[in-house]
Amino acid sequence: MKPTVHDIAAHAGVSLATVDRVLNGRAGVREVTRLRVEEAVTALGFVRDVAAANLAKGRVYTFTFILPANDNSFMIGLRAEVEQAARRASGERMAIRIVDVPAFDTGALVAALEDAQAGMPDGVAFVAIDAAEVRAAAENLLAAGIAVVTLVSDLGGTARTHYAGIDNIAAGRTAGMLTGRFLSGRAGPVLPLAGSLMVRDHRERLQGFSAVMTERFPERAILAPVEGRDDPATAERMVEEALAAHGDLCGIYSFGAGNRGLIRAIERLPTQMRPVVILHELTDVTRLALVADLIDAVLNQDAGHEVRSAIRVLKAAADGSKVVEAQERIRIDIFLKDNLP
Amino acid sequence: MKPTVHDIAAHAGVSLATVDRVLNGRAGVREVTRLRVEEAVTALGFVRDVAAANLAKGRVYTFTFILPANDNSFMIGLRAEVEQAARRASGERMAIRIVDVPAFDTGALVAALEDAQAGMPDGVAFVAIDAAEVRAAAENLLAAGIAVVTLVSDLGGTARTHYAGIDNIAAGRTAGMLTGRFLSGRAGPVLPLAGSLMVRDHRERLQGFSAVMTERFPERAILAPVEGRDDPATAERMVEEALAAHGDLCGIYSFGAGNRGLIRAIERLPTQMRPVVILHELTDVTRLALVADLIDAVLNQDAGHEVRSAIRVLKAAADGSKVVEAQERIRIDIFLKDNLP
DNA sequence: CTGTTAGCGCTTTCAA
DNA sequence: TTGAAAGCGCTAACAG
Repeated sequence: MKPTVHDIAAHAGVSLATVDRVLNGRAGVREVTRLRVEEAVTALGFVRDVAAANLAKGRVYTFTFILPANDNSFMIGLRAEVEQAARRASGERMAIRIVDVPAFDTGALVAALEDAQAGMPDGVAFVAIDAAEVRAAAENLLAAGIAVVTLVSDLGGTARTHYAGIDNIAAGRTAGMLTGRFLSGRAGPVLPLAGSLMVRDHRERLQGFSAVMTERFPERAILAPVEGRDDPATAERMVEEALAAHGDLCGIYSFGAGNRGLIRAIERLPTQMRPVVILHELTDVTRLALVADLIDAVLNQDAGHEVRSAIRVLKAAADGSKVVEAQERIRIDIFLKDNLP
Repeated sequence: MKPTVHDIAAHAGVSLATVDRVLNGRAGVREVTRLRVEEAVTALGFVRDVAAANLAKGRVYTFTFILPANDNSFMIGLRAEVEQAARRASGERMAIRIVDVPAFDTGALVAALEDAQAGMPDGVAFVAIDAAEVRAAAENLLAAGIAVVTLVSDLGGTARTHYAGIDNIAAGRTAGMLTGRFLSGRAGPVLPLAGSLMVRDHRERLQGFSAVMTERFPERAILAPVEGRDDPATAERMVEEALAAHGDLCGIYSFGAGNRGLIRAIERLPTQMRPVVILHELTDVTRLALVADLIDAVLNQDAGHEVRSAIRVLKAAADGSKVVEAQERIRIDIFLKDNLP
């Protein structure tokens, strides 16, 4: 039978309360007593029953998720994952509140963060905008003892407990490597298509992409990046213009949203003129395009994993426990048509 | 505040015991009473606190993991993950026993399964050998009400609750696609290097690889697969022989273990003669080779994820609850040197 | 500094 | 067929 606090108390010749104090590192225990208890713990191989502890604490973890009211597939999916997680979490003594804010609106985000802080939750997760005001608001949360997790998009500096998202520089590098290798033997320039170069993730992706192209494929021309504003129509126009200007355009790396437009433009091209296309986020549209050989690879971040990870990290932070590091690293999924989930 | 059994009891005008009987579908409750309770449950939106229930039941989930005493890096890592998970699990009312069996030994595996069954655990996870006797043993477990999860390597038929591992056909296809595309414009044959074609995973990987090569790159010659027996020295010799026989060998897909030997052989080749190499499992050796540009991509299955997933599935099966499907799909990770974790 | 005691939400005897 | 009461392993007042 597994030893319980009672066994420890008996073995150490102290009361339950004292055992509890030692176990939870609370003050008010003489050094000798503490040692006796700790000895008993190791002697009996005691492992605290977390479920029982939480039950006794009657503790309900409260977390606030702040999400941009963005209408692209990825954000819609992210929201759905948070909702689903919230439902399951309610059975595990966690209450998750979801707050919507207008997309790309620094002021609104800051207001939402302040608002969240007023409610004194155990933790806050949000899709960051990398601005000084946001950083300040995040630091306030931390100062108030509230765990802060950035989701999908990170904050510069260290004004957060954890970042649940992919390494965007690595993602850009990966895209560069795939583009370069898939194009071996084919001449022509490559177009980087951003959502907006104002957002940190997109800048980082471009940075990684450019770095690899320069290091590994120096002979390949990289066009100046254009911005599709995460909007299908704009993206489509940008691609059309690039194709018109460069008849030999042979590659596109799209690292923003609005890929429906890009795909429409590609679709109109005769097969043998189609560029190698690498883009981000697996959605209905990009999946179909991959299957139809309109695009060549999709780099993806798993929103479900990001949300679950954020919750685990917030919970661990709330009760000062540790997480399995490897489990919380968000992978850059590379999907070809052959390994689609 | 979340409603508890007390609230239900009060609302329905019955005692706790009766609520419990209804909640757990036990007999001995009049139909009218049952309905009153169920009504209260839905009216108050009651969700049973599983942790508290388990605490009261004093239930400890017992799971047995049967692992091959194999000395390759992957299996060593897998074992370490199980051990780590076992430690954490003991704090969550789960007791995980690890049993070692000689690798590739059907009889020993069957004996271990029977042995496990005798102990009547709640679930068993094991690295399957795809043989009729094993299938029969697994079916016995299921018949005894014990959940069965195959780990890393699956069993044909449906003699299991769940498979925690990658889709090996898809992995082979992915390797084929990468090989074909990375080689565009370069002539020469490609060598499939198996561990053993007796194991199902390896056969499936070869099958997927061959299929893609035939469909998409029909002009590319595929040599007859050779077996490295998961042994570095043998693999090295096989590669040497292939290189000697085919001076223009330009690609190798290695889908077994023992890659240290393969890498040694590659290392000796002048840079411009090196074939495109795709292999499985990220280990110290393969990681270094990737960084050093000796190989081109590593397909990987995350042992930690597989183990955690197996445990979640076993637990869910034990208490008849559902899992998050998407979370339990084991990904085929594609690692280039740019997205190494 | 240490111990006593009453729960947390649920299950489980044992009576009625 | 139903209910009262005692716990599961742990925590948290409140005394001492």
